[in-house]
Amino acid sequence: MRYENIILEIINASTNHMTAEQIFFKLKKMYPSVVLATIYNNLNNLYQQGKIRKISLEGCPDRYDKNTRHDHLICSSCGKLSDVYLSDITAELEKQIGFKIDGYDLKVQYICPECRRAQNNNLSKNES
Amino acid sequence: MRYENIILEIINASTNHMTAEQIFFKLKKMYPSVVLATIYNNLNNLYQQGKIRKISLEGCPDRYDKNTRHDHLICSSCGKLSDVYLSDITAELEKQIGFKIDGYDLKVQYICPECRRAQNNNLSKNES
DNA sequence: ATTATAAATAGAATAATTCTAATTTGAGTG
DNA sequence: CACTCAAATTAGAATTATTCTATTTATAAT
Repeated sequence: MRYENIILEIINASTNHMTAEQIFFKLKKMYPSVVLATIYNNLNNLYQQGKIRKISLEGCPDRYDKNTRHDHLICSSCGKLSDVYLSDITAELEKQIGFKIDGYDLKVQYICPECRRAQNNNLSKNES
Repeated sequence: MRYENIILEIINASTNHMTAEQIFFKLKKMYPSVVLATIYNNLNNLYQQGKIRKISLEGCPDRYDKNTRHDHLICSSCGKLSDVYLSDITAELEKQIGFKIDGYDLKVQYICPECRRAQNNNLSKNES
């Protein structure tokens, strides 16, 4: 896989969570002949090798993410996705489930500061 | 929404996690004129009202689930999804994040007993 | 240099979901 | 009861993400 390492680097370097298409546009700048299907092939390989994570969210294309231990915050209002580093609960989960587990995926829903501010502004407007 | 309550009952009554299409076939038996788009309309409404949960998994259609506090186990080998009732970590998450959260979604990857057994059988075959 | 293998390309195909327009339903009103 | 209006349903087209297939290209091995 000629592009595998470059794609992996793009994902690891990025702080946001890119779709296949975003990665495609980035790669296309360096290798104009590259095609979206190739990105999907490479992403699937990387994912199966456990080198990247795949985040599936409702109503939008899958996003690809570096495979370091971290969790995700999702704003219930604007949908923005961001990383958060919470303590590892693997041991606790294994204790409760009674089985060895391979990993877990934790998405926390909240209202991000910007949306919270916007909501408060609207509230005060309505109240006045 | 004429079908909303029936769809909600179907989801709440079901122990597995149904796709829109599965719900559609079930409803079609009672109301033969019903159409898949109607199911999607109703499911989106129910979801926005917070009456049901939506589970998005890579490579398969979204699944709809009752909205009671519970978590999910996914077999990394066969993909089977099942419910698991783990202790609520909301308070702990809020403490770590430092914000009020609206909820969370925890998916635990493991190898289900059947797949584990199958793997062990293959292993012993290869070893013999 | 030749062959074999694997990966990339192009573009069609598929599958899930949403959208649009037309129709039906049901509630409320005169 | 007939009429009107709004909302929900239907039908089917459209969209979008992703996969698949066949062909071409690149890479590695002989």
